[in-house]
Parts: sequence; C-alpha cells; structure tokens
Amino acid sequence: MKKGSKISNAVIKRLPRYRRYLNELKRKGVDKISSRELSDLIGYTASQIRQDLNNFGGFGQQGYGYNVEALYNEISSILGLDKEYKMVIVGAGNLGQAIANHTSYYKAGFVVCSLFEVNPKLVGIKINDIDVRDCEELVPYIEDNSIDIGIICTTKDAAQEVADKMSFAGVKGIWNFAAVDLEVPETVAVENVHLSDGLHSLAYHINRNHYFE
Amino acid sequence: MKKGSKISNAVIKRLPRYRRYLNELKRKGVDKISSRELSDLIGYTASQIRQDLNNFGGFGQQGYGYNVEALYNEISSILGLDKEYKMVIVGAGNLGQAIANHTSYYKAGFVVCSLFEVNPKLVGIKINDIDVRDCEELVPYIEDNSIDIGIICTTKDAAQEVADKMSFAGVKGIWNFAAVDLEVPETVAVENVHLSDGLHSLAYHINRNHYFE
DNA sequence: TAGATTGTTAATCGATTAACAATC
DNA sequence: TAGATTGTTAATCGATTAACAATC
Repeated sequence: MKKGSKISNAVIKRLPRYRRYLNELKRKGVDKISSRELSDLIGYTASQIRQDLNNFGGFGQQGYGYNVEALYNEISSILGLDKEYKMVIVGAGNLGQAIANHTSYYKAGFVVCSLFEVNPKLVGIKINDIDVRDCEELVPYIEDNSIDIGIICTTKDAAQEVADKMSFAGVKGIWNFAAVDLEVPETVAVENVHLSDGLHSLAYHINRNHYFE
Repeated sequence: MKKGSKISNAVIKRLPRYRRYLNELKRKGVDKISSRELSDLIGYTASQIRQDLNNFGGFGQQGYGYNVEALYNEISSILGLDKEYKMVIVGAGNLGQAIANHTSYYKAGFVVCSLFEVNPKLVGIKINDIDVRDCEELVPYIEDNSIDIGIICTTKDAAQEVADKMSFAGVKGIWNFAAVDLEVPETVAVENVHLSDGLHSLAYHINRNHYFE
C-alpha cells in the first residue's frame, strides 16, 4: 500500500466486487484486461478503476492493461484473503445455521470452529459437523482457540452483550447480523449486515419504481 | 416528498436506521427529541439529520424538536412500510429457510407466500408452514398471486435466470442473496446482499485494525 | 516507432457540515 | 418575551470524473 495514506471505505467496499469479476474472467481463461473493458463489465468508470487500484500500487502496464490473474491475486492479498480466519457463531437458530453452512461451503479461508447457544435444547448437538456449545463457554473458547472473527446471529437484545464478550476475549472482527449498532473497542472491526434495513430501502425503491444498485 | 427532486441513495439508506432508533425511543416512552440528541444517539451530525428529514418535509417544530412517534410514522410511510408486500423465495436451502423464518417473524408487512426449489426432495414439503413448490411453477405463481418481491437464495449460476423469470412475471423488487450482480429491467428494483463481499471487507479492516461502520 | 493504455494531476460534481435567519 | 431548535442557504470537504503526460 502507498505510504501511510489511508484508503477511503468507499474504495475498500469496491474491492470484493473487482475481485468477483476478475475471478469470473480468470475462469473464462481471459488473461489480460484494460480498465476500459473492466469498466464495461463492472459499471464503474475506467477512471475510477484506475484510481482505486493505484491506491495500492501500479498493477497495470501502459499500453497493455492489467494481467487478470496477477490483479486478482493482488486484490485478494490487499483484502487479506491469503490468510486464514477462525470464526465462531453465536446464535444457532436458522440464520446462524445458514451462515455456518454458507460460509464453510463457499469461502476457503474462513473456518467456522464452533457455534454457541443459550437454548439448552441445541447445546451439545452438531450442525453441519460443527459443535454447538453453551454460551457460557464463549470467552474461554475464543481465548483458547485464537478466534479471529465473531459472528452474531442473536436477537438484537442479546447482541451487545455478546459483542462485549467477544471483544473482551480478543476477537479482531465482528460480523453482526442483529438489528442493532454495536459499541466495540477501536481495535475491533465491525461489519453490520442489518437485513431489515436492506429490505426497507428496497420497499422505498419499489414504490418509486427506480432501479438502483 | 418535495416536488420532483430526487433523493440521493445515501439518504434513503439512512432512513431505516433513523427508524430503528426512533422505534427504540418510542419503546422507552420518549416522546420528543431534538436533532442534537438524535445525533448523539445515532452518530450522524445534527445538521445531516435535519437535511435528511427536510428532503421529505418539515417534520419538526422550531424551539421544540421532533415528536418521536410522528417522525417514526413519517419515515415508515416514506419507506412504504405502511403497505403489505407479498414475497416468494427461490432456493429453499439453508439460507432460503433462514430468510423465510427471519422475515416472517420480524417484519410485519412482508409476507413470504411460497418457496421454490429445483431439488425434487424438497418440493412438496412445508417449511415454517410455507409450501415449497417446483421452480417450474414460479412464473404463474407470481402472476396469479400478485407477488411484489422475489428473494433469490440460489447459487450464483442460477441467479440471473431466476431474476429474468421474476422480472418477466412482474415482481417490483428483487432481494438478491446470490453473489452476482443481476441485470433486470428498469422497472424492477434490486437490493443486493452479497454476504461474501461484506466478509471480505471485514477481513481488510481486521488486518488494518480500524474501526469502521 | 506508433498505438495503446496506464498512472496521476486537475476539474467537477455531490454530499456533508456550518451558519444563521425564521419561528415555535 | 427569551430561549431553543428547526429549516434552509452557504461553505467545505471528499469522492468521482476528465484530461493528459509518461511509458510499455
């Protein structure tokens, strides 16, 4: 990355999307692409694509363009996808189970190590080959297993307490599916999913009949 | 809403959040709030809050502030949450089931009418009291039941075809959980969830140790 | 070399913040 | 009326787009 300059979040949010399209190109056997061609594909301006990439280094070659595979690898590495992340999920209800399943199938590098539940009926069972443990064990489990990411799939009322425990136990990031905004120490990154918010803004657009991203 | 002026998407995306906080205040019995107090709570500047709200009308009262319940109702109505939406989910796997469950519990106004699947083992069963039908029936079902919203919980490879069918059959909006960007007619609104993208940008922030929203 | 396309600086556009007059 | 707080205009800030010199 370029010296000390901090990258805007708008840029970071676009990186996974670049990566998805590059992956697709790779699959199709394309090995070179220009910012212009990428623009036609993704829908960002060629100018923006070059600006975005140049925040991290000059990955292209004048007169040629970008090497698809090399660029894919660069972006993966910028995002930290060359590392492995150990995760736990709190809340083994429908959503927690779905995330457990979804994540382990699709995302090499993100490993769900355990689920946690307050409901005693679920504690002790296995879901998708992953143990469901009692929430009481959450903190020591995170500590003992060097868990990187905590995933919150609880009700909104329980979410902040879970986030506190996770932060205390030393997770580096929280992926939050509960409908609240969490307060966490600065050292912990948070990604909120807020499904209802998305559905609500969809409702707005439906009534206005506008296409949007 | 103010005459013809079109509201930026950034504003729309903040509305569900305002609404969440107002709901919380309502629950606590607070009946009046100033933009300043709301700012302390939500984290947007008081100035931004007033700007946002004034896109839709003057809901406040000088020297007093905003009436919590009235403002909550206004925002709900702007978002179109005073209407009812009939929805179908395509893909009755883990994620589809979780969304079916999650949505019917938490969101009055959003009704999941049916699930659809290609896997014959699932067709015919009920999930959470909702019938699982064969994907072949998708188009006529949407037409016959005036479905408003289609929810896509399929693999990325199937998603575009499903979106085409949904659009053809006349849905007004698509809530897309598949990891692709859909092409739909202008008359159809799309809200993408792209779970992996979120996880990937979380990975970035974990490695930079930055708090972000 | 000529053509193409990047990397980067400069211009524009839009969104956020500040300021303040209007008014409850 | 005096105090508070909105609604709204003006100033600032940041992000996107355009332009072009560098260079493969």
